[in-house]
Amino acid sequence: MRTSQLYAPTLREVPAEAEVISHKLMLRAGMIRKAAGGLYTYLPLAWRTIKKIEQIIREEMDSAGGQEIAMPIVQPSELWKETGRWEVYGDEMFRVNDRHGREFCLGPTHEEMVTSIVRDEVRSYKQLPLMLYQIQNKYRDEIRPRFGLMRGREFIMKDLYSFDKDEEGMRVSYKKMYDAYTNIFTRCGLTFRPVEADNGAIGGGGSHEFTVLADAGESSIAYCEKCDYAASDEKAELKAIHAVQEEALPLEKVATPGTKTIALLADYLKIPVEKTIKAVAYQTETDEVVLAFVRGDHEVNEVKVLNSVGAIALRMADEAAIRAVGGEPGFMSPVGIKKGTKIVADATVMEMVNAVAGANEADAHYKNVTPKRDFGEVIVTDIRLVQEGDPCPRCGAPLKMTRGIEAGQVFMLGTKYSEALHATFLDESGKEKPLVMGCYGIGVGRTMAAAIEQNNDKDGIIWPRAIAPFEVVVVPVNAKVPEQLELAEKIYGELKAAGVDVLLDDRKERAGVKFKDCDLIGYPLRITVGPKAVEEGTIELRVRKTGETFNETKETYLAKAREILKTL
RNA sequence: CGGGGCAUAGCUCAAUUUGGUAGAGCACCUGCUUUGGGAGCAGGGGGUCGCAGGUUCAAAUCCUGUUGCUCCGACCA
Repeated sequence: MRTSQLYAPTLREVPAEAEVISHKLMLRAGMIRKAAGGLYTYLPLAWRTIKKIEQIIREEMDSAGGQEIAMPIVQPSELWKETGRWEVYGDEMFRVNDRHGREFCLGPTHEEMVTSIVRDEVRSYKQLPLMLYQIQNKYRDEIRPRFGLMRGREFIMKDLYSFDKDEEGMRVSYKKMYDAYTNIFTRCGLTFRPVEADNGAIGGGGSHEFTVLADAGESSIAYCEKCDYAASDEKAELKAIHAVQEEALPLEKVATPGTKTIALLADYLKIPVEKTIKAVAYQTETDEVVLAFVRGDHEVNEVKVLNSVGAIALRMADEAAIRAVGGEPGFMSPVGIKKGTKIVADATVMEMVNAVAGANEADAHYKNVTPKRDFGEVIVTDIRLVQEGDPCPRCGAPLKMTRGIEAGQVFMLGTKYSEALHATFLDESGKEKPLVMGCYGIGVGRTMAAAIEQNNDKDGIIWPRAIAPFEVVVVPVNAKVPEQLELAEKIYGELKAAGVDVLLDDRKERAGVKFKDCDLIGYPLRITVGPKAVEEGTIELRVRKTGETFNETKETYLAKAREILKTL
C-alpha cells in the first residue's frame, strides 16, 4: 500500500467532540469518523487493525474448538419474548417493525438466536460439547454513548456460546475460553488482568472480566498484591469487620437538627464516622422499597444489594415511598420501620455496638444502636463497595484499586436460556436435559480503543506490532528526488516480498509532515530513505516506541528490521 | 430522564452582550521559492451563521419552538 492511495485524512487539530485519548487519536489519525452519536465509520487504517484483532481472535477461538457462524442482526421478537428479555431489555433495545407491522430488534446480543439454532438440531449428548461463535455488529441504544468506540450504540463484538451436557463440561469449556482470552489479549500486546466479576443481568453463576488497565477505563477493579485475588469493584467480596466489643447501652433518642448527611451528623455529635450507620433507600422494578445499611464510612454496592434481594433493577427511592414504609429521608434506620419492608444490612453493620442511626423522624437519631439487638428481621450479607486498603477476602492483605477497560467477559450461564427456550438433549440414560451453556464476549472496537489508551505519547499512537495497521512504513524524505523514491520503492518491494506488512509513504510532502503523520498514526517501525541513503547507502530504522534509530545498509536493513519487529 | 454548555468555512474558533452586507488560523486550489520534524511569498475557491417561526426598515446577533452534539448524574449483559 502507498500513502498516496490511502484514505487516511489526518487532522492537525483535535475535534471538539473527543474527550478521551483513544477517541482523539483515532479521529486525528484518520481512523474513524462519526455518523451520529455512538455510530462510527471505520476508515482503512482502523479497519486494518480491526481485522488483525479479529484474526487473532479467530485463530484462538478455532484452536479452542470454536466454529464461526454468522447470525442475523435483525431478529424476530418472538424469541426474545420466550426468554422474557423483550421486556427486560427496555429502551436499550433498538426495535424495528417490518412492512407487516411485525416486531424485530437489532440484536444487542445473541443468546436467544444461537440457542434457537442449537435446540432445533442438537438431540443427543453425542453432539456435545459444541462451541459456536460470531464476530458481528451488535446494537444497544445506550442512554449515553461516549468515548468514541469505547461505548457506542453499534459495535463489533465476538461472542462465543458453549453448549455442554453438564456443569462439569461447561467448566471445561469455560476454562478453554479463559485461556484463549488470555492468549488473545497477550497476543494483542495489551497489559490486562482477568478479574472475578458479577454476572449482571445476563444471569448464571461465575464470570470473569478481562480488564485492560488504563486510567480512562470505566470499570474499577480491586486486586491483591500478595495473593492473586482480583475482582471488579462490583464483585469484590468483603468480610465483616469486627468492632471493638463494648457493653451495649440502652437505646437513646437525641436531637440532631439538620444532620442529613453522615459528615454533618458525626461532626454535630463529635463522634467518628465509623460509629454511624448510613442508610440508602432503593426501589425495585416493581416499586418495592429496599433499605440498605452500611457503616458510615462505607459505600453501598448496589449490585450486591440487587443480588441479595433477587431484583432485576434498582433505582433511588423517592421520598413518598420512603415515608410510606415509615422512614424519614436523611434520618433512617431499621428501628421502627414498617414490618415486612425489605431491609439489607451489611455484615459489618451487624458487628457494631452503640452506634448512631436515624430515628425515622426529622432531626433525630438514636444513640447506642446495637444492630444485633435492635434491627429485628433483616437480610445480613456483604453489600459494601470495596475501597482501597480493604482486606483481601483470601489473604487479608490490603487491596489495591486500579481502573481499566472491560475488553472481554466470560460467563457461566448454566441452563437459564436453554430452559426458557426448551433447548434440550438426551443424555446417556435417555433422559431429557437442558443444555448447559456459557457465553464469552470480546468488544473488538473496544479492544482497539483500549490498545490506544495504553500505548500512546504526545505525538500519537504507538501500536503493538500485532495489531498495527501496518508494521513498517518506508519514508523517502523527498519523494520528488527520483533516486530517493526509487530506492524507497526497492526497499518497499523487498520488505513486501519478505512478508512484512509495509506501507510506502510516497507522498510529495515535506519530510516534517510525513514524520508527524507517521508518529501520529503510530507505525511501529519507520525506515527513512534520505540523501544519506542515496549517497552513502545508509538506511535509517527508527523505532516509534523508543525513538531509537539504527543505521543499516542495503544488505543488513532487512534482517535488522525483522529482529526489531520481533520485539515490538 | 434530570442538570449545565454548545451549534458560524473541512478543522479549531472570533463576531452575538450593544441588530446594520460574516472574519482569523489551519486545511484546500494555482504559481514561484524551499525540501530530515506539521515551510515562505503572492494569488484564489469555499459559509442560506443547525432548522422552523416571530419581532424589526434591517437578525448570526433579540424572542419562541425544534433538532443535533457535548459534559455531569442516573444507567451499562
